[in-house]
Amino acid sequence: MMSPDTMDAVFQALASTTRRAMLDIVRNEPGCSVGAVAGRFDVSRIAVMRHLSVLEEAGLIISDKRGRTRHLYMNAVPIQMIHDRWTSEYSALWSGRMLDIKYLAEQRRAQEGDGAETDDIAHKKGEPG
Amino acid sequence: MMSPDTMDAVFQALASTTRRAMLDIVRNEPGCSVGAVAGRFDVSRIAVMRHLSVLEEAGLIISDKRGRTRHLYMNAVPIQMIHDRWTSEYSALWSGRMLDIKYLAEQRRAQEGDGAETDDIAHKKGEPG
DNA sequence: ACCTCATGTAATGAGTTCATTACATATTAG
DNA sequence: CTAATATGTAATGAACTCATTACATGAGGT
Repeated sequence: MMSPDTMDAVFQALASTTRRAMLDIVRNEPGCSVGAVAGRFDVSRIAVMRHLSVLEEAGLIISDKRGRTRHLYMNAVPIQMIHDRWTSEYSALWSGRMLDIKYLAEQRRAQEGDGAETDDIAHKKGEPG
Repeated sequence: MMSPDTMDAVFQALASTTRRAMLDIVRNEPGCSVGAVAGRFDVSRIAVMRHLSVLEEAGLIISDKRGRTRHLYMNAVPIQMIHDRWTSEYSALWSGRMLDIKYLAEQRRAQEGDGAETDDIAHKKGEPG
C-alpha cells in the first residue's frame, strides 16, 4: 500500500507541466538518456536532471546506468495505485453521479494497512486572541 | 478543455495529505463551514483557510458565503477532467499492459483545443562550459 | 596517456509555500 | 449599542522549489 507521503510525492511530481512532458518523452522513448531529454527543453541540463530526480524519487521513473549513460524508463505503478485508490474513493464522482458515497478516508485505510498516522480529528490548539 | 496551468494547480493542491483530508471532509459534509474544518486540524485557523484557498483556486472546492458563514462544497469537475485525460493518455497503463502506446502528448492536445503553448521541443540553449 | 562525452555535485540566488501572531471586518444575538 | 462569533487581511520568518554557473567524476575512443 502507498503511504500518504509517497502519494504527496507523486502528486507533487505531476504538478508541473514540464515534468509531465518529460514523463511523456520517457514513456514514448523507453531507455532514452538524460541528455536526450535535456536536448528537448529550453532549460539547463542540470535543471532537467533535477526534474528527472523528482520523478524518480516519486517512483514514476526508473533508471539504469550502463557505462557512462543513464537509461530512463517510466514506471506505471504509482499512477496505477493512485488510480485504483481514487476510483474506489471517488467512484461516484468518476461516473459523474454524486450520490451518497460511502466515506472511506485515505487516513482510515492508511491506518488499517500502512501503520501511518492520521491528520484528521487532531487535537485542536485554539487561537491566541 | 483544461489548461496545463490549471492542471498544475489541481495536482499541486492534491499534493498534500492535509489538503486531501480537507477535501474528504468537505465532500462528506457538504456545506460545512471553514471553522468546522479548522476544528479538525492541529494547525491554526489561518493555515486551514489558506489550504482551503488553494483547493478553491484549483477549482476543487466551491464556496458560498451566507451571512457571516462560508459554506464549502466539493467540485468534482477538475478530478473528472484529469481522470478523463489521463485514462485516454495512459489507457494502456491503467489496464496494466504497457504495449506500444500511441503518443498523444498533453501539449499536442492543448495546441489543438486550447491554444496553449507547448514546452516540448523547445529551442535549446546549451551549457556555457 | 589524452581528449571528449555523459552524467553528477556544489554553491548560489530569486521566488514560492507554509506556518505563525496580531489585527480588521462584518454579522448575529442580547 | 454591545458583545460574541465567523471569517478575512497584514506582516513575518523558516523551509522548500527551481533555476543558474562552475567544477568533478568516470567511461570510451584515438
